[in-house]
Amino acid sequence: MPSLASNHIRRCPVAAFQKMISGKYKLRILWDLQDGPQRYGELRKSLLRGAEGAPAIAPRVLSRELKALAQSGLIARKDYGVVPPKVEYRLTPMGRSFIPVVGEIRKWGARHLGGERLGLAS
Amino acid sequence: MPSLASNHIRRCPVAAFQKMISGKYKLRILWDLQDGPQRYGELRKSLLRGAEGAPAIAPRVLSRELKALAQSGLIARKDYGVVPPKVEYRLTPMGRSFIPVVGEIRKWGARHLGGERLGLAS
DNA sequence: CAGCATCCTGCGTGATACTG
DNA sequence: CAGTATCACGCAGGATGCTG
Repeated sequence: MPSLASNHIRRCPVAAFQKMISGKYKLRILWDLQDGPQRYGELRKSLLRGAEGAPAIAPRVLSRELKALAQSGLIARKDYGVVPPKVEYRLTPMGRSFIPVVGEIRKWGARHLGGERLGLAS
Repeated sequence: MPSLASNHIRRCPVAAFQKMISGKYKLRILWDLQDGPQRYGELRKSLLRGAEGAPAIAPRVLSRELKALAQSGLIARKDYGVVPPKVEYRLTPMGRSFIPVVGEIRKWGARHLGGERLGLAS
């Protein structure tokens, strides 16, 4: 059961939603994970697609986004405990149930915000 | 045609979406407007529902949210030019097309975030 | 009534360097 | 490889008072 703080926020779905997906990368991370688990470094690279010149995401930032998503119960972290380190992130059932919502968002955005090509960029 | 800055963001629907609905109240405002136009003061009061003890939204903040939504093309401002002032905010067609998406968000949130009672609180 | 002007605070984001 | 530590900064959000 995800901990979403303050009692009154649990009464307000959209507020809770906004808190949960606040941050520039959370939605993109979820979307990228729908095709299967990915490692930290893979996600890091994925998040550059769609913005060529953009500088890489700061490790600190990605780290926090992932932790937040995990604590929300949307993704799970699996540490293989080997060296060199190998860690995978995957969608939880709850996270997977959220994908269609992101899909709706993307479809709407593509239709009304000029983002053609639903294929690749997140 | 809404202006959503920087070319690369127009390529990324979810990024554009997040930018568009960033801010604590934008989604709630849109949701509240689906039943018809509302005046500034009415919105102000609406935004308190679901959080009793909460202090009122700062006028400065509400003002900015409304301006941003208007510039995104989701809502329209109608000034009646009378005194005392009367201003109404209503959904544009684009804004109305967005309501179902918010609906999906609320449904998901209600199901997975413990926010029962889809009736009133936004 | 519908805001604007001003000040203040915390946090989200980024850049860089370092580690087990 | 998968992060943590540290520093820096802009901006969202709140509080208060004033105005046409």
